[in-house]
Amino acid sequence: MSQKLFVSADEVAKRAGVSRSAVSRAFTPGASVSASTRQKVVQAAEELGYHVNHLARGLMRNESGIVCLIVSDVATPYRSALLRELTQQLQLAGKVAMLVNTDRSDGSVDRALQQAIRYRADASIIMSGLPDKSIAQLCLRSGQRLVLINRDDDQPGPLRINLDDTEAAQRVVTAFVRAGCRRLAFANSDAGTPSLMARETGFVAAAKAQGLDVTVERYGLTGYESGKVLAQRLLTKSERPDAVFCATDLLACGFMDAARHQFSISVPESLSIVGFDDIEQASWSSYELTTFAQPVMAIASEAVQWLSAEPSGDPDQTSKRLHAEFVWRGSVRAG
Amino acid sequence: MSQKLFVSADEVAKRAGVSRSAVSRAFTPGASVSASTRQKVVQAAEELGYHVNHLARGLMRNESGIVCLIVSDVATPYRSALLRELTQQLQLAGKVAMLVNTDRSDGSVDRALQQAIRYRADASIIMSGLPDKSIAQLCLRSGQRLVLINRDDDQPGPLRINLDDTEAAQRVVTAFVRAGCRRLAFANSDAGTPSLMARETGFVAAAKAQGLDVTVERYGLTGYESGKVLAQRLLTKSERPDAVFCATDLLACGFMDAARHQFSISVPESLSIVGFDDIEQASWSSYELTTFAQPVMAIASEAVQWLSAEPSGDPDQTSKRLHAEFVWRGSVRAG
DNA sequence: TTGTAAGCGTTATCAA
DNA sequence: TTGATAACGCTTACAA
Repeated sequence: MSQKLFVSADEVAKRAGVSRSAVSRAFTPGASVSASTRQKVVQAAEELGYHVNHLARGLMRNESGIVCLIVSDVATPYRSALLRELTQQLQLAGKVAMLVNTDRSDGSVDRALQQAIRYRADASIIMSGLPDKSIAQLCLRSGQRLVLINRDDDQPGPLRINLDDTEAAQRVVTAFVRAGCRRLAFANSDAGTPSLMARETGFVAAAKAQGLDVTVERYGLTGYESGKVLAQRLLTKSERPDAVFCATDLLACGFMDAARHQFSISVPESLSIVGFDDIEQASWSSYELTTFAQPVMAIASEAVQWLSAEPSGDPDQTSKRLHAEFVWRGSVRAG
Repeated sequence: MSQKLFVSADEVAKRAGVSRSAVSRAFTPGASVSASTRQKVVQAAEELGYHVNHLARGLMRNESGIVCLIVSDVATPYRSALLRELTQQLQLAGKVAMLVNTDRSDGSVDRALQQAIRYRADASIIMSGLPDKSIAQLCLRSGQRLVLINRDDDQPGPLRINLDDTEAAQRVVTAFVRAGCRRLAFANSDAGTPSLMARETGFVAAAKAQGLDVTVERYGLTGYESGKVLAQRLLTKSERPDAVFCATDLLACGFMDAARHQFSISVPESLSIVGFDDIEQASWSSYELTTFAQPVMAIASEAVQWLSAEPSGDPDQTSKRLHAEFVWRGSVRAG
């Protein structure tokens, strides 16, 4: 069935009465073509419905213009918000996003990278999922650039974008203490990713500095349901906490709902809650969750800028630490 | 800086002591290669770190393996859930997803299609955004297949996947009437997309058949904030509705929150609410929203199956009508 | 089953 | 500024 489907530069050249290299140049920004030649070519292309074949162009240039986005749990509010930003900015930079879903585990990140390599993606951005250590090497070896968002890999080469999780955790302790809370808790998933752990240890340490103990509980993934389970566990303890920092907003929403509807605890009067991410739902009237905003735009632009820039061997530039703004809403008791 | 980065089939051939076509065949499913040859090739490839160049393969085969996903508002719960499913099933079918974000309007869908064509995508799936009429033609002309999800385009050629919106709307009327509600309202966005309008007109018609009038209000996009505005408008009317069908869950959540927190109306006791989509938040304890489930898995598999099948000129098969299951939760008063 | 050789649609190089 | 020509890395007749 594969008949003659696409128009090639040859045909455009013929119609415009120029050589095929002229056609190529007409579509290459900054090439030396006379205005009249370009004019003729563009018109002929228009009439014929010609579109530069990026497969062939990528083959020649050794640069496909493709950036591979590797992600698990895309449907999660924070992930999808980041994805939105990333695709948008990538497009603005003239690149195109190839999305690889790694929900089905089984070395899926590796397979994803393989895919990226097969299509000669210029770069990969890992938004989630735990990459194998050998991956950075694989990318390096194939000349691919790599961006790691919120996951720590100490290998040199990739750009690592992280947040100031520890400082954020400190601010939460301060806020809780000001609100007069004394029985602190931390609700975490047991995924154990670096940023999640940084929030936890930062919180525990800052509390300790204030002479306060923290009850830590970990369970499941970072979703709403886990938040409910964590509430179940923490709110049935003999010394019930009066303030809880949840590692993500999703956990916080689940926690808050369980506290209110299952335990009839009023938030924030008897229980202060802080989350992390500032997903859209955090601002909904049912939650009014105090949280930290993931700087998705800044994350995306750091990534895209780095990818668009000429590779420089400067190792200082391969790590960015961005600030997560504290967003005050109503889920922390007024001091 | 573009040095020799990738290993080519030539080098693998040399190392394995075979011809380069043998290498090609070793990586082509179903090609005729002896086990021993394949063995040698695979081993050499492994050692050298060879990966088939899909750019070149696509060029030859006239089939890139790329499917273009065209979407606006990716960060929205329903969209991102559909995206998750689509990417997953596409991957399972051996295809790869190219994501094009059309949030910035200005003929962005057209530009997106252009992009798809440049990369010689085998197909495009339009998840949202209003395509220009000429687009189907453009796709057809370039041999690309097209899937339209929840948007009606009466041109032949593309696969159109829709839901039984009208039937769903009828069920809502039945449910409301059974619950003893008499003052019906419909809260819609003013986007005016076909599926949204089908729900509205279906609801109004079914109500009329029961001898009931419907107050219809339209505003903004299909988001949470619009739901609040719609509540403001509908709940301040002299004859306050006692049942409202919202065109999407996001609208419903906003509506419910406004009803409860701004108007102190208890749901479902004094106001029954039904949404559409069954986004994750619909099941959260704060909402317990009765709604219709978008059959995202079925949608995705219909799309992927159709794309994987041989093109058949059968026009009957180019339209699929899927069922949206009614999900009973607590936002409709018990009869 | 295997190798040879001809293409696929570009861009880069080099004269003109 | 232009046009011929040689790559790019692959697949696929065709012949052996």
